[in-house]
Amino acid sequence: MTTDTMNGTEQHYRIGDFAEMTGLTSPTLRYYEKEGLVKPHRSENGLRYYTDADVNWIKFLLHLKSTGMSIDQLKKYVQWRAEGDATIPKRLDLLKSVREDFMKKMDDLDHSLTILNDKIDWYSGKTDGRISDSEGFAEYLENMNHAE
Amino acid sequence: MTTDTMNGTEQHYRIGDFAEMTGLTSPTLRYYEKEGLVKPHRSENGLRYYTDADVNWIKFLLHLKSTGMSIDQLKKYVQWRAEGDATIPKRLDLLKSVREDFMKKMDDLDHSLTILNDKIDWYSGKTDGRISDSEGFAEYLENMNHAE
DNA sequence: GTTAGACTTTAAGTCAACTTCAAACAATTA
DNA sequence: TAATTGTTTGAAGTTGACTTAAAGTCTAAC
Repeated sequence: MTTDTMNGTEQHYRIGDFAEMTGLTSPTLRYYEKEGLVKPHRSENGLRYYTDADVNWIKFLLHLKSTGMSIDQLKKYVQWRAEGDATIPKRLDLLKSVREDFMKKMDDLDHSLTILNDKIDWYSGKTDGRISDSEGFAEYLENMNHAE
Repeated sequence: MTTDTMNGTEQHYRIGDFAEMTGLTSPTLRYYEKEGLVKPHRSENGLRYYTDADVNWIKFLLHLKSTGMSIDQLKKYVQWRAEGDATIPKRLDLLKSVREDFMKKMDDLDHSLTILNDKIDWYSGKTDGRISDSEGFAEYLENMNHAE
């Protein structure tokens, strides 16, 4: 039972409010619309309005975007979505491959964090004398078994 | 005891080889040099050459870069590095703040991965009938206690 | 009813981080 | 020695993702 079926009202959000709700700006939303990523409705007088479904969609889209998907890749997903349930397998495959790539990227980021931590430790060791003046960072990494 | 002290030879790498070693391109290396991120040496005839120390530096720089640091921010770090050990505290502070920001960003990425996983599960559930036709993704997330 | 602020459009501008180009010089290979 | 490949420079071009501008229309508050 959704809010809709409960009271028959559907919230309409104008672009400014919707922008605030999603953390985007109005120009960005018009840009996304031009790129086909979101399709707001129009009131009689020509003003855009967005609904709660659009809020959910944009939130999910922003998650996809933060995995590294480009506007062009998102566009493909949106097109499939518009074609209906028949494209669910395609969408599923796309999301799985996005996940694959994303997890690899996160592994790299984890490694970068390790190196960053090591460098901070190494500097700290230099500062408090825990690490000898002559020990370079490369050797330090090697001793920690942290390649690169 | 370093390789240097062991045999007195120091490897010299020309820009193409160095590019391959670091995963960058020659133009990118020239661009980084112009921005002050790396200072190769020059042989008598004017050709750039890089050393193992430069390899280590670029590798570290790329880790910093993948935490989200911009060329401009890296430039600041490089300047401090050139000023000698007196700036170690500054560099340490900078790296710690970079780490702070980076860890927050990784938390966000973790969350995006969660949502992506949920969406994949949801689609899979739709496909194999495990999730009812009428259950939307937003409700599914709510049931999983995964906000947004 | 007037006015400030939000909205509409199309088009041009911005930004970071490269990438490509052109023309001349250096090094390697046949 | 000739040809090919690599390097040099400065400057211009590219890309993705917005952002800003300009000029007009709509809405809400007073």
